[in-house]
Amino acid sequence: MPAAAPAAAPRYQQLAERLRREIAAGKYAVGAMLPPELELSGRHGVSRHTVREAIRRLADMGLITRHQGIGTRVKALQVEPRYTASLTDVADLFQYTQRTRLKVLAEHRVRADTALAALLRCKPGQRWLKFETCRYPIEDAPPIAYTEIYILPAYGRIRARLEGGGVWVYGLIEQHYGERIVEVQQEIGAVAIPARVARLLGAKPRSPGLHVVRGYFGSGERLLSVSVNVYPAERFKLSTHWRLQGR
Amino acid sequence: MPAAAPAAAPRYQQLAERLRREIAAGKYAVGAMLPPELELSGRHGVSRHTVREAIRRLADMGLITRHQGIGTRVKALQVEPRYTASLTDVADLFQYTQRTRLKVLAEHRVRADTALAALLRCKPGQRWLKFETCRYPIEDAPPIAYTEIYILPAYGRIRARLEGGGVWVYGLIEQHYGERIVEVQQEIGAVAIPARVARLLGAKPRSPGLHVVRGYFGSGERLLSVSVNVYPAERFKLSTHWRLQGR
DNA sequence: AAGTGGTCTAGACCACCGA
DNA sequence: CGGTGGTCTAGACCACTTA
Repeated sequence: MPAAAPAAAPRYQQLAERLRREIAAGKYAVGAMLPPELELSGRHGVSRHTVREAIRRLADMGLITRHQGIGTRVKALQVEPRYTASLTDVADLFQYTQRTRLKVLAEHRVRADTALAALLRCKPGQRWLKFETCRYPIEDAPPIAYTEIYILPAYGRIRARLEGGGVWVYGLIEQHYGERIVEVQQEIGAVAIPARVARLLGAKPRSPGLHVVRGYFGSGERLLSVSVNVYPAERFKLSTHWRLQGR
Repeated sequence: MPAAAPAAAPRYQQLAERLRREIAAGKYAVGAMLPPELELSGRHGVSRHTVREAIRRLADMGLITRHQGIGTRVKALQVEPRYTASLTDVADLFQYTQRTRLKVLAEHRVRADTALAALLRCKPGQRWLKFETCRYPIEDAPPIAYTEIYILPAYGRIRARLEGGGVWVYGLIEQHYGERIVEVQQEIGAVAIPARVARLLGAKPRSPGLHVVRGYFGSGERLLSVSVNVYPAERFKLSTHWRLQGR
């Protein structure tokens, strides 16, 4: 069978592309009116429906605005795309398909030295409660992640609730202190898993892992908690879905 | 003058609202099919065009997906994003602080076998143009990333424009074919950089790297291009900022 | 082959705007 | 009032998927 001829683009798409080019080329200035639908219909030999479909595309792109009784006005010469990703809940950041439980291995009071302050994006000298933890699937299985959790000493009461199933630090802070997590800053890198962590995870020392640092901010951009996570490469992937705004 | 009688909402809007409510109420489960357009047309006594206008609204809300030859499937019961992250341009996904240039090392026509189809989230047998490339900072320096770019053969013309500064594949497709990148699916993992890639990158074999697979979708959820990236750990980090909606 | 959504036409009436 | 975009109908054929 011969290769299928490349299907022609639909007419509304051809028209939309043509108009887009004309706008970009300056044929219509910003604020100028596009020809009326009936005129475009006649000029390009397509039905008004097809014209509207084309014009709808341009409107979706944010190039034009339409007003009943007035006409179609050029809003921008080219598109400035804006993509968004959304989460229903911060827990989605973790994307664990199953419920997990946390095990606390150690607990310290620390003061941030220069290196830690850089990692946590806080000021040197800042005091933190630090927990070294592993996160396990509910059933018996090797841990998914090694996590260092830093919280403000003021929130120390949540220590008692930390271990167990389906628990998230940010959730505890929200529940017990009425603080709202307003922002989450996430930084993702790769790392060769250090020997000590590899031992805890049951992974090969120096094998690759995902290194994810998350900062949780309350209102007023106040940093409430930071978690530093190491995920063995084969046990975890992060996926994000970006979508053009307005769809 | 008496208050004008509240104009009845357009029929497509009434129908869209009715369907939205039925979905939210659980009449159609996630993954279930909505009735075909003709059935809705008859059942509600409106033309198919009106049905399509209503269904388009639901699709714009992200509640359903439509597929030619298959039908309309419920994707979500309601829309309620809490945290969002936004980008003004897909290029932000890459977060290169400096302009970069792409160098094409090799070019192949490939058919997806099972493994590749899984990686690219496409069907086995699908044909692709594959480019093996490295991305460099503008100034002389080792590459930031090794990237395999897959594009639909129909977009082969962009090959000539691929190399050079500040070039992004998705941008070329948008410019040359009038396609809009509507969605980007991104999957991040860690990997031990294979010897061959390490050689190209000037990195140590088996050293850790970020492994990022991005799928670019046009309208109608059509997969237009896929890139598979390997970033040496010490040369690249991804950061994302999530913010509670309404800020 | 049957059934789905995708595209397209020709025509109609309405709501809104500005002169 | 005339002209604009907004809504709507009836019907047609196409492209795609599944069986």
